[in-house]
Amino acid sequence: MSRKDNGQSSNGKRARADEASVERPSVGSVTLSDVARLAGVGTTTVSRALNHPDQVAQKTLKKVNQAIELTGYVPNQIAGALASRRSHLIAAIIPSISNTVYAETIKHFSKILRDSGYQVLLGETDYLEDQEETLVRTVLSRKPDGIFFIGINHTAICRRQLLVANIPVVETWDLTKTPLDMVVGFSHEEVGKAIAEYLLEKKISRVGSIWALDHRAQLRRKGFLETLAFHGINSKYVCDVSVPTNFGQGREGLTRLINEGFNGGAVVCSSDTIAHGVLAEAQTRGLRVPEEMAVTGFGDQTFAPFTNPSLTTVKFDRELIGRRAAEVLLARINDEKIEEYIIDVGFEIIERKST
Amino acid sequence: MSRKDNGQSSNGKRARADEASVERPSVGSVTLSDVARLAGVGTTTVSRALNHPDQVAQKTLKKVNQAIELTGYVPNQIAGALASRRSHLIAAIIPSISNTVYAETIKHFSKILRDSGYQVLLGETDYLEDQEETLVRTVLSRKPDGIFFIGINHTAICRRQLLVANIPVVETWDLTKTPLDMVVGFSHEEVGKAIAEYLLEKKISRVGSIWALDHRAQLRRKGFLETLAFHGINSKYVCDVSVPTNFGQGREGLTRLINEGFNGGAVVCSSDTIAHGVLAEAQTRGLRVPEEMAVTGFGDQTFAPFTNPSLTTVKFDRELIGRRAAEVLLARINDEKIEEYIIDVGFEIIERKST
DNA sequence: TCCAAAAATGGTAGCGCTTCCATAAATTTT
DNA sequence: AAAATTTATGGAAGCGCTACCATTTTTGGA
Repeated sequence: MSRKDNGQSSNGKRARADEASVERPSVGSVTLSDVARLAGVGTTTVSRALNHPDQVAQKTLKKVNQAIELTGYVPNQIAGALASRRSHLIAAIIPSISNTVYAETIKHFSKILRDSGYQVLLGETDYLEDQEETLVRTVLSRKPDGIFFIGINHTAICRRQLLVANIPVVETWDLTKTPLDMVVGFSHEEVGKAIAEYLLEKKISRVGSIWALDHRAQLRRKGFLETLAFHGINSKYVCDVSVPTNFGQGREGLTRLINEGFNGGAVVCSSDTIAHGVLAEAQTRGLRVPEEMAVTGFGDQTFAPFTNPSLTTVKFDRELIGRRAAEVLLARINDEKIEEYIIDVGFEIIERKST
Repeated sequence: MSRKDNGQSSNGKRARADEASVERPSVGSVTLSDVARLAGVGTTTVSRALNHPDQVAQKTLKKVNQAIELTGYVPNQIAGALASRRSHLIAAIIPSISNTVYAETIKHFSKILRDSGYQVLLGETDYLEDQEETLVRTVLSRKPDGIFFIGINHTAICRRQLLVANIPVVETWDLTKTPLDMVVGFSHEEVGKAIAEYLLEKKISRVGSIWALDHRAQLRRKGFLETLAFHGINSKYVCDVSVPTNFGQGREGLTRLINEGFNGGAVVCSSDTIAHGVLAEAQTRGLRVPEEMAVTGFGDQTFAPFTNPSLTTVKFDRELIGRRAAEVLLARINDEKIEEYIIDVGFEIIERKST
């Protein structure tokens, strides 16, 4: 049961290893030089057979592979990373893993990297800025070859740590003129603006809105309210809710708006989850959607087409963000030319029955 | 822009480093011995100051910490791991990151481990067994100090790899008499049985069911159908759907059952997501729930109380599974005594309006 | 005050791999 | 057939840290 049972046993280098054939590999940790001895080649050759097989003669390659097979050798990437100064690890800093929308981006981000021999080390900030600082420090001590962020807001210390680390960085889900390195996302202010314009087109001017206390949601809020104001509408029914957002906050949010005097028109929500709750609360209160009250969400989550009525929302390609982020990161790691350091993936309003 | 700009610059060991004070640390990679020289102590002492501060004199500790501060030293965990044979890395193998239910377990699992200085390396199998094999091999080459699985089904090769690796393993979300090492979960057959008994108690005997093609769902299916059979009910309306499950499959599933002649009673679903779809499809078809058709789900996801009507489902504590798994893993890593190698966290049926 | 025990510190040898360089083998060229 | 290339290989020096052990310093009792 002790984890040290046989940790050392393999290093009693066998006396006459050149008599390969029948030896039982000592369990625990076969090393590269065990394989080399068995194959009757140098360690360098085994290393090459593993990492640059094209530089090794066919015959030798076969011998080495046999030895690997026979011993059940598993390379020690830690040693490899130390020697080569390449960890083949990418750090991803995200607000929360249990929020599907982030998970979808990460899923595709990881997939592409995995196919290129990289693994992703996940760190959650739980939406806290100072948590991010600690996290980044921890993660940097693993010497990742690159780092991925959801969001573009980092403390000064955090930015400095990243600068010193001198590794490729990709920020996502938002846009900025001054990325740490590269950024893949879309403009949240534009989203807010687009929603406002969409409602204006529909001649809806009594508007309430519910926003998560989250950088990006607040940017959308800003774009939204400013656009309304620009068109002479001063929406006073605005309500903020904490992150992570949930269904209940939608119900509560609508209740608060109504208590403040809001009485129909449109409710704009900073997430589909909130909108879902608003829809439910509306139904409970006998408010007909969209006739008496239109509702919009954000994110086009899988349930959005299936709410009752189906939800008008803002769609953006989470998979694409993940993919593009992985691609540019890989390009930078491999010292390839990058076309664009700022990549806008855009968004669109999906009109359904709730408006 | 090149990542090699200054990778090496720090190693020109400064000639007279004992004149500490004003030197600007060379950017790129300050090493432990840089810190040691600046602090005027040996490398061993710096290492100890970092890892066992209680074994270092207060005065020395202060000098070292100042030097660390001054240089902006970030320990290289890769080197540390190689030397100490402790990676402080835990691998977690899960079917899919974008499935919230798994994410919740991982979230709490990670949290506890992070608090103990471990980081979690995530691997997704996409529900494929052979994918798991590759993944496990890859992940083992990072020399994790422990490994976490969702599920208890592993190929023979996979089991052998784990055995050879000789590290603590915790399997979760299911139960078995013969865990690889430790297991934290509940019996899915019992869940199936419990649902069947619940329906029988309600005198419902016309039953259809929709099951995901997933080990655990199939176990529930087995328990469910066997229990019904035991009570003389032979349910022929059974339908399997692919993983990952989604809303649409619920709609489709109910449609299929109805096309096969199913005409009300109860529909048992292997996930809340499917049940949600069934609910929607029932509404579309004008089937009243629960009067004409009862519906049950599994998982008690956040939306379950808010469907229309609210969903009767099976609840189990995903957070608890994550927490307990982390605890037993840590205990094993630290060579502590483990009370139980098989931990049953149980489940319960949550009755709502859909039945 | 002196000596034994305890506490603090440092030198050094790896951890298992990759990389540099040199050498050896195979191939081509003249 | 010898010289000039090209292709394969291996030795050895680290990568940056920790752990072992030995040594030095401090503490406390007789």
